[in-house]
Amino acid sequence: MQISKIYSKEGLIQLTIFLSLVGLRVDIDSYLSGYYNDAPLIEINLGPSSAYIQTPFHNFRDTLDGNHVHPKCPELDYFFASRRLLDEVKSLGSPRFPTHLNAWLVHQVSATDKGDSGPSTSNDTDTSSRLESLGFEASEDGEHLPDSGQDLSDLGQGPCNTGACGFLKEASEDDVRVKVEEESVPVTQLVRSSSLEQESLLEGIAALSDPVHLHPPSIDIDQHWNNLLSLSVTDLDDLDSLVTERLSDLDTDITTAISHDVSLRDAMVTSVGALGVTPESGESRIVTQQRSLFRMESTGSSNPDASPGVALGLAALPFASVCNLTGNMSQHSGLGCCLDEAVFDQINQLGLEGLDTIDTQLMGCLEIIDPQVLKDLDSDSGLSVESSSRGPVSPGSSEMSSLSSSYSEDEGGATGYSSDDSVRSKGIIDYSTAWSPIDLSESLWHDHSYSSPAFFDQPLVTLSHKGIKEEPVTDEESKSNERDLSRDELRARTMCIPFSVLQIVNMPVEEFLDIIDGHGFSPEQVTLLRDIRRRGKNKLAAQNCRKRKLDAITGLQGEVERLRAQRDRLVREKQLTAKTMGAVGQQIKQLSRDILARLRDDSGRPLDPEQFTLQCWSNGRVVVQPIRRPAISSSTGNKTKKREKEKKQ
DNA sequence: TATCCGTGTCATTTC
DNA sequence: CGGAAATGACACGGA
Repeated sequence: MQISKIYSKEGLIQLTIFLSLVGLRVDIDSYLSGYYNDAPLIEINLGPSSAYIQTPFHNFRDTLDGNHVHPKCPELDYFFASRRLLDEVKSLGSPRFPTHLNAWLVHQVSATDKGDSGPSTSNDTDTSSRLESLGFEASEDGEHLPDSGQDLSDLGQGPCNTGACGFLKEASEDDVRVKVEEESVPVTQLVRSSSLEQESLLEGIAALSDPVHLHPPSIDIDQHWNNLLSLSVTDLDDLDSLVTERLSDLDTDITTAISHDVSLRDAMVTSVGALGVTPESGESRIVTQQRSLFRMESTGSSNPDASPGVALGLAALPFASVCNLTGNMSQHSGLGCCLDEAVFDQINQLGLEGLDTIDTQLMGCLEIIDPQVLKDLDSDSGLSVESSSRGPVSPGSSEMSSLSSSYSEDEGGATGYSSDDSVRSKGIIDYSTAWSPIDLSESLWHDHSYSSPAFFDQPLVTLSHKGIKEEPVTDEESKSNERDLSRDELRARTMCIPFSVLQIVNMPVEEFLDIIDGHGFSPEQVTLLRDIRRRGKNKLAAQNCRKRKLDAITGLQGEVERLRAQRDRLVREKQLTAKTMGAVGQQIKQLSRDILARLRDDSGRPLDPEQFTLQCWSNGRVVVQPIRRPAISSSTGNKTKKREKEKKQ
C-alpha cells in the first residue's frame, strides 16, 4: 500500500512535470494585459513590399520576447487545457502538493530531462533551499542555455525526480515555508519563466524534452566548426550529408538558424557570378567553394596565371564563397551561425579596398575588345540604352548569355571563361578572371531592399542553394542565373569595367571622378560608368520613394482609423453626457421640490415649487428665490400678491 | 487571358 | 553648374 502510494505520487509528479512543461509555457498575464492594448504587429501589415519582408520576422521575435504573444498561438490552448488538467490533479491530493511541484518543476525541465535515465537515487536534503533559489537561478539558466554549460550541470545537480519526493516530504513538515512558497513562488516562477517560455515557443516542445537539445549551442557550434575545419577536400562530397546529419543535432538552434537564415539571406551571393560555375562542374564547384573558404590566401597566390583582376577580387572572392557556403548551411542547419560573423566581417572589410589594387595591365584588355561587340551590347551607350531590350534575354544580349554560360573555374578556384569561339571571335579574350570583384558586386546587386546591409540578396540565394547540391547545373539553370544578372552588370562585364556595380554606385563622387579621369577609360566606358551609377542611385531612390509612399499610406490609414475611433468615442461621450445631464437635472428638480416643500412662508404655508426656486451661490449659500415670470405676468402676479397681502393686512 | 503588384528605368524637378 | 535626391510615369515580369 505504501509502495502504491509512492508510485501514485511518482505518477502524479510525472504528470505534473508534463503539465508544468506545457501549462506554464504561456504567460497568461501577457495575454490578458498586453495583447489588447496595442498592436505590435503593425509593420506586418505594411504590405508585401520587400522593404518590410524582414521586419515581420523580427517583429514576431520581438513580440515573443515581449508581452505580445498572439492570442491564437496554439500554446494558449495547451495552457488552458493543461490548467484544467492541473486543477484535476490538484483535486486528487493535498492542495499544497501540486502547487509546489508546479512552482519548481517549471524550471526543472532541463534537469529532469537531462536526468532522463530515470528517477535519481540522490537524496537532496537541501531541496527547500534549492527551491528558494531555483526559481531565479533556473530562469536565468533558461536564458543562458545557449552559452552556459555550467548552469546546466548545476541544474542537473538540483532537485530531481526523487528530489521532488524529498521536497514533498519536507514540504509537509514545514507548513510555514510551504505557505510562503505557495503564494510567492508560483507567481514569480510564472513571471520569470516568461522569457524562457517565449524562447521555447520558438524552440518547440521537443527541444525542451529532448536531452540532446540541452547541450549548449556554443559547444555544438565549436564542435561543428572544428569538424568543418577538419574536413579535407575529399570529404567535401559528404558535406551535404554531414549538414543533414548535423541538422538533427542542431534542432535546438532552430531559432538561431532562422535568424541567421534571415541575416544571411541578405548576404547571399550567386555562385555563378562569384565562382564562375559551369553547368557541368557541380562537384568541382563545391570543391572550389571550400577552397575559397578555407584557402583564401592560396586562392590568390596560387594562381599566377590569374589576371590582375583576381588580385582585385581577393577581398571579394572569399566573401562570396563564404556567403555561398553559409547560405546553404543556414538553410539546413545551425552551422550558419558559426559563419555569420565571418561573413559580415568580410562584408565590412570588403568596402572599396579593391579599387586601389587595379593594375594597369587590366586596362590593356579594354583595348582589345572589338568595338562592334560593345556597340551590339549597348548601341545607345546613353541614358536610354536598351531600355526597350530585355536585357540578357534580349537578342542583343544573346552574346552575353553565351558568354556568361561559358564561365568555368580553374584549378585554383579563380574564375574564368572556357573557350568560347563565338565570344572570342568577337574580340573578347580571357579577361574574365578580372571579374571576381564584379561577380561579387553582381551578387550584391540584385536586391530590392532599402538599406545597404540588405544589398546581399535575391537570385543569389537560389543560386548558391543550387550550387551546394551535387546535381549538375543544367542549361536552364545557367540561363536563369544569367537572367539574374542585371543589365548593367552585363554591360560592365562586356565593357571590361573592373568595378562592381555596387562599388560604382556607392563610392564617393570624388573617388568616382578620380576613377573616371585617372584610369584611361574610353568615352563609352565613362558613359557606362555614369549610367550605372545614375541608374543604381535612382533605383535605390525609387525604392526609398516607394517605401516612403507606403509608409505614408500606412500612416494615413492608421490616422484615419484613429480619428474615426476618436469621433465614435466623442459621440458616445456626448450621448452619455446628455443622458447624465438629464438625469442630474431631474434629480435637482426633485430635490428642489423636496426642499421647498419643507420650507414655510411667513404664513406658515409650504412654498410653491412653481413659484420659488433654489439658487446656489458661489459662496455656498443657498437662497430661495421666486421664479421670475415674464414681465407682464410677473408684474400682474406681484400686483395680485400685493393686493392679496394688502387685503389680508 | 486579364489584372494586380513589385520592380527597374527614364524624365523631370528640387535641393 | 553638377550631383544627388525625390517622384511621376511607363514598361515589364511574375503570380
